[in-house]
Amino acid sequence: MAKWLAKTEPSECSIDDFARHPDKPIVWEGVRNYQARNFLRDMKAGDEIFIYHSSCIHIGIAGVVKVVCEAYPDPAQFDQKSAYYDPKSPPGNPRWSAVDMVFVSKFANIITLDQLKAMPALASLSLVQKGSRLSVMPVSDGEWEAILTRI
DNA sequence: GCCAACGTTGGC
DNA sequence: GCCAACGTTGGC
Repeated sequence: MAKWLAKTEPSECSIDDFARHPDKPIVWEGVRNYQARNFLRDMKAGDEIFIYHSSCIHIGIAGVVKVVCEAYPDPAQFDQKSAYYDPKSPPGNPRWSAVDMVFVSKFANIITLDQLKAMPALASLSLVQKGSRLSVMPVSDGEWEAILTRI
């Protein structure tokens, strides 16, 4: 199973939103970057994802969720009332994708960005690189283990 | 709120 | 295809 990391602003969707209804999938919508979208399309049911809280008080990885279905057209791109509406997305060939995710676990303490930056094993992870804005990214098995064990 | 870094757009 | 202008991201 592949591993991933996805960023979210907790005011929009946090690990607590997943934990509140552990059996109810949340639609991961609104990705509007092609590289991130392509990673969404590579996801398979059962893949695990670190949930990273950005633009907030406690920045860092807050827990783990997992993918429950393959990518499908993001409904928000055709919803004129959505902030994620994209009038230029062709209905016959939807530009943007979404996947459904469910709760796996919440960390007792957030693994902070400072901690992540201090881990040698994560040096090549896009998340810790200066100026990186990629919101969905692959995580290698080695990186995953390093994060779980805080090495 | 600031601003550096980035991705996208659109004129040429 | 170039690249300036623009809007957005996201840490601080």
